[in-house]
Amino acid sequence: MPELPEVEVVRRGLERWVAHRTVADVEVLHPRAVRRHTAGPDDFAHRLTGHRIGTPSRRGKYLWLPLEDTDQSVLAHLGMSGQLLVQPYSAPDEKHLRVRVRFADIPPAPDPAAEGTELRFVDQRTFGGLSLHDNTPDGLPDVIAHIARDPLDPLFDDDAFHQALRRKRTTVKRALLDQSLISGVGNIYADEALWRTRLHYERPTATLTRPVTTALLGHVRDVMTAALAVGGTSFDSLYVNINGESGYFDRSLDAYGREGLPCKRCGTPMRRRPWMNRSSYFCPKCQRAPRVSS
DNA sequence: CAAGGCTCCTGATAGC
DNA sequence: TGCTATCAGGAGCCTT
Repeated sequence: MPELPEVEVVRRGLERWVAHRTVADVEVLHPRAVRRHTAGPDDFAHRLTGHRIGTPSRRGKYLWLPLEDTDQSVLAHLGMSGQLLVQPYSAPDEKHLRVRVRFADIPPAPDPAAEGTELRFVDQRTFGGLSLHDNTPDGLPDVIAHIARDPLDPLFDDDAFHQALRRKRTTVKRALLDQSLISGVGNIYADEALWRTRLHYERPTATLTRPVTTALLGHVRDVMTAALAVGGTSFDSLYVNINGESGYFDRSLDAYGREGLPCKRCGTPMRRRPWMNRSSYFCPKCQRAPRVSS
């Protein structure tokens, strides 16, 4: 599942292979892939055509491609299974190809290797999508203005995050997944960071001390940075992203998906609990359940 | 208004 | 063999 590190890998790939190219043609093969573009698939395709792509940006799990000489950006979210691929024109269509973007490269292209390739949005489960939006004065697509900065953003405010946690009447994993508090964290990295911090997922955020919040943020950053370093190994390929899952990092996971396997710290069998229509993985010894409040 | 739950979607896999 | 149930889960939207 693409979370912040995977999306950043995609962003870097787009920066290399797609930035500064001019859109010649857009083909929407599945209308659901552009459902957040309320004016519809034809409008989406028409508005992109003829514009040059600027430097791709990212916040949390969202990434966007600015259209030069406009105040608009193409916003992308990969959802569960979305991929942005740079493929040769001649490559056969993927089974779940949803949107194709062709470019008008005039030889010699800035990067000769970029000639003859197109951008493809492929998405099996269609939770992701593309859409076009006006930018805010900050250069952010307006529909994601409510998304918090992510933990790898230098302007992320650790103290404000801690104060927000103290005010909330919720639990720590819910807070980690709340994109209006901290963006880019999904189910996998939430479980990993909680395991590293020895925090149970149902710990009330109002009970967290400043040192614990600091430790938690440190582990979130560490695990994401490590995953990003490993995901980066795929840059040599034409594929902008890796495989739509957690890349090569899955072999480094300490908590997620390890039900019944020994905790890497204490050896106690890891547990899985149904939680919010998904799962939480944790060590019952290292991550003690909070006392039930009255 | 805050918090929590429902729903969208498809394919792999388990169980009978 | 073939059917059904379950699981994967981000985030907009709805209910409480």
